[in-house]
Amino acid sequence: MLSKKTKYGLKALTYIAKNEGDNPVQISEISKNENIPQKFLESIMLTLRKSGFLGSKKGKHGGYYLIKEPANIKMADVMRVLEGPIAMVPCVSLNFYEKCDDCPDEHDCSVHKLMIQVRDNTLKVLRNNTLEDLSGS
Amino acid sequence: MLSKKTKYGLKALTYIAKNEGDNPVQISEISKNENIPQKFLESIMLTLRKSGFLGSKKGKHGGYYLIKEPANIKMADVMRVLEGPIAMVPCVSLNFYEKCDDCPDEHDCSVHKLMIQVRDNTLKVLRNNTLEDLSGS
DNA sequence: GTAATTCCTATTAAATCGATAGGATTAATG
DNA sequence: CATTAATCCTATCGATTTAATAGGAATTAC
Repeated sequence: MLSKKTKYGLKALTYIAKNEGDNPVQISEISKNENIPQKFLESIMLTLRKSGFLGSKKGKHGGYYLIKEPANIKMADVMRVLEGPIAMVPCVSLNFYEKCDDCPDEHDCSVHKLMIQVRDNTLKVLRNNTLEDLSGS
Repeated sequence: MLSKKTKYGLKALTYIAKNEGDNPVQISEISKNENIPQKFLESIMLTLRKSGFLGSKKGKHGGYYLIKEPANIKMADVMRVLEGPIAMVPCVSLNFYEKCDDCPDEHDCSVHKLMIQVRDNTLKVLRNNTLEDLSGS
């Protein structure tokens, strides 16, 4: 299940991509228009800034802006930062690999084989889609 | 993230498919060979029986056996029983649909569009794979 | 009738999630 | 320079979910 954190984060990025002008976009504006609790959104924006997707300007007339072109922001990368691993089990994760406690040999594990296929297909979608695709009409 | 419940359930089904003979397969045997806590597995087997994947025999020399051919047990169906919705958000779920609180119109939601693609690709994999595929060499 | 097994319900401990609290810091503006 | 408006940061809280355990009832083979 997708966490609210990720969902809100994706919506916020989309909102900024659509509404970015000369001034940065403020949390309060996104919060109102997308029905996201403001304080919760605050922490999400912080994460997105610290991970290099957003820049920010403090103080009056401050807010957030995109650092990269929407076409260069892959959903796979955003998801990894907000949601964590894309794979459904750590033992098939490319970026967050971990051995399973219960498997003596993962190459002999039926779940492993299945989850690699799921991961590959999910990755294909998340790599093909950029913020431009999400924010485009 | 795949729950242990689902992971253990899939492993147990695979184990039964591989090792089924004249006698039903016992929880204790699966538990030992697959490193699954026995009492936890017990409740999972119960779920799988109640949802029509397994039959059981009580008492001495009792155990569990498959009700359908492995080739006719789709991973999508098992996953829905053990893990719940396959979709990452309820608003794109085929079997567990729910409207989002925060979306006035889901056809206008960027996350919705993306998650439909993820769902479709995941479903493709989970419908193509049967228990026979998992338990085959 | 005894041992071995599934069946069933309840409970618990830990982790995660969604959200909130409260102020510190920074910048624009008159 | 004071005020206002925004981000920044850390901590915390309550609810839910997850993984696992407990304890016994019911059933069957022998």
